[in-house]
Amino acid sequence: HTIHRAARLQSRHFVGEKLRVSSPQGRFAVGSSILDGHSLIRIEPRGKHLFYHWSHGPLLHVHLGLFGKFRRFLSDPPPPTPMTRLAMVSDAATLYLSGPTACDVITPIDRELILGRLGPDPLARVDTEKALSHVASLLARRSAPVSAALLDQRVVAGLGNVYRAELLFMGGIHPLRRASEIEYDELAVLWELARVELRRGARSGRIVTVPPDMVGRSRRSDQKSGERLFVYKREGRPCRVCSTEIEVGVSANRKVWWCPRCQAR
DNA sequence: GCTGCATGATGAA
DNA sequence: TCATCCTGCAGCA
Repeated sequence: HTIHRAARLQSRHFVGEKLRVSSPQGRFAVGSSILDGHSLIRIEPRGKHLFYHWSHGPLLHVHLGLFGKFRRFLSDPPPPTPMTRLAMVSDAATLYLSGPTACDVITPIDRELILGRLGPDPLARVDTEKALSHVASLLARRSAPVSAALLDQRVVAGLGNVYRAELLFMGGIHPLRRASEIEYDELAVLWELARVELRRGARSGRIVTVPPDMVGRSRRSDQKSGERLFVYKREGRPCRVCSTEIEVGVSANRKVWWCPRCQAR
């Protein structure tokens, strides 16, 4: 959701413009010099990846990873912090990027290779049947938990640790069930939930999964995170649906949360 | 000021 | 499965 939102908001101010590109931090000095002074044609989001297409051919590839952050300024930008990897400036707007896992100038072939490693993106215009059959065929061969499969970008592109926990809750699926045990119908529900919830996140800029009429019922300590979620980071607290204590475990090296009653094994 | 933690991915073991 | 890379901030003293 972060990436699709970024693409939409940045396109507004930077596409079609000749941009000044630099690297205050210095770690992207060579790459930025290749892009500096050229026109941005299009910003393409795919899963957690962003591809910036330029008039002279090369592409800028950005992946935020765990720490990456964009900062946009429409007027009076502050000077970039020393950690600013990339600065992109048009007459009307300034964009700073810090902490990305990837910020590289790549070729169209490199882009193809990256796209080839990604499963269907629920926020992209993809054929539902095709997407589901791709996911289903990968899941069918896995004995690992379904929650691990959902984080694998080759299976589905764009889901992270918050969404995997929330979508599995909404789908009534226990995260530690084997991927191969997931029925096609359950998968179809998960896919639709992913489309709806990611779109909601991309619109609002934050992850909110509980329905609007349930927001406000939660405790103050839930609001601190700024997110309204069913299970993520709520271990030991009552399920918002059935009041059973939320449990926590580990899958694919990441914490995962579930309601033992709403998500029967 | 220090520590630990986080909405991620990779490559070695 | 684990270490590693990338940063910022909350919670401490």
